[in-house]
Amino acid sequence: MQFSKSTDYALHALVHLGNSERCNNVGIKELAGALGVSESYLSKIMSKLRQDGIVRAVTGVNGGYELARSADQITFLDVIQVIEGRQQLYECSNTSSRQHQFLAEEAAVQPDQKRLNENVCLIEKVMYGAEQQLYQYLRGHTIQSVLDEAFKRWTHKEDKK
Amino acid sequence: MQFSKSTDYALHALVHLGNSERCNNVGIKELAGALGVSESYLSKIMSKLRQDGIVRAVTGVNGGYELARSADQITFLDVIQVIEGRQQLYECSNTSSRQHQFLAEEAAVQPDQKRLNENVCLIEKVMYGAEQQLYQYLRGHTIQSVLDEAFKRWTHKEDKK
DNA sequence: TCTATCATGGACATCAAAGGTCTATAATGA
DNA sequence: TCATTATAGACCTTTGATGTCCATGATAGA
Ligand code: SF4
Ligand code: SF4
Repeated sequence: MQFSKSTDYALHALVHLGNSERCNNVGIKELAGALGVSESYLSKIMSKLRQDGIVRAVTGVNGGYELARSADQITFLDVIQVIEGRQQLYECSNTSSRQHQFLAEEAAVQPDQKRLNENVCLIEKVMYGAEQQLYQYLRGHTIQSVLDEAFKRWTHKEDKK
Repeated sequence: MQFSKSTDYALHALVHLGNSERCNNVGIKELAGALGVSESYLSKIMSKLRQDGIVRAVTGVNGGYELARSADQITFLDVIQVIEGRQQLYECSNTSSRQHQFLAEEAAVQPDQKRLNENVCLIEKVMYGAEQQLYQYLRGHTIQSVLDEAFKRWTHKEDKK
């Protein structure tokens, strides 16, 4: 139960892109250099981010990557879901066990009445709630917010000089 | 980024224990039967729960498991942390990259002034916040709350007969 | 005391996913 | 045309989850 390194790399790469957006097209070489990871692997990740419309890429001379939308439109949740996938945080197995009969079965009697979403057991409901709680938080933080903080510190440091 | 099946099994097992606590000592055979999983594997999980003081176990004839404390003292977070471990949801690698210099380094200048906890970068801070958010929610739900809901449904079903 | 019952721990085996490398291909500007 | 750059796929290694099996030890009851 941990975020993958790929997610780590993706977040760092996006921050880098957001920071050097003045011009555009940051090459994989510069990107990999700044993060200290291999170009090979990072390109895989960038490719994924492109397919999901987080970044744009142009091939050829002077090509590279840039953010596909402004940094404050890219949430942590966006990035994480692209890399980690969109499966549920918890998916229950053994829905045919006696346990399940006891905790969740009830919907089987009236299959037409309202969707059976309401009839899941509490275990599932709690785990689903946890997921929503997490997602809500991650939706509230963007790449831009990281940049803002970094910039604030930077100027603060300059002031002290 | 998903909870393991072991966590699934552990939660279900604890609900079962909480439900048949009237007497005590539920054997691994009954437990595995109710959940529909192998005794071999489940016993591994139960052993872990015992080592962390969630359940008690007695060997020998008529032995088995029982909850080590009342069901409302066992939170979802307790269970998850026993099974999934207690590592951080996010641990950043490459703290020697240029990225890191830009985002987080600042503490190096005054290593004696206040602990450097406050000096982590925003990426880390956001991810840590997400973890706390998740944990807070999971702390608020216990095995007992699942039992309560199941019991409520049960009586409601009886009423309708 | 003997025995059937029960949990425990360790040694495996299996398998899927993460993490990572390499290369051929296609696009593009100079 | 040519050097540059991203892309997609094949491939490899390592790690962790999942699962089985067995030898050991504890215990209650006969
Ligand atoms: S979590 Fe609830 S719904 Fe899912 S298998 Fe277990 S009892 Fe059934
Ligand atoms: S997340 Fe922040 S503190 Fe961690 S390595 Fe990246 S820049 Fe440094």
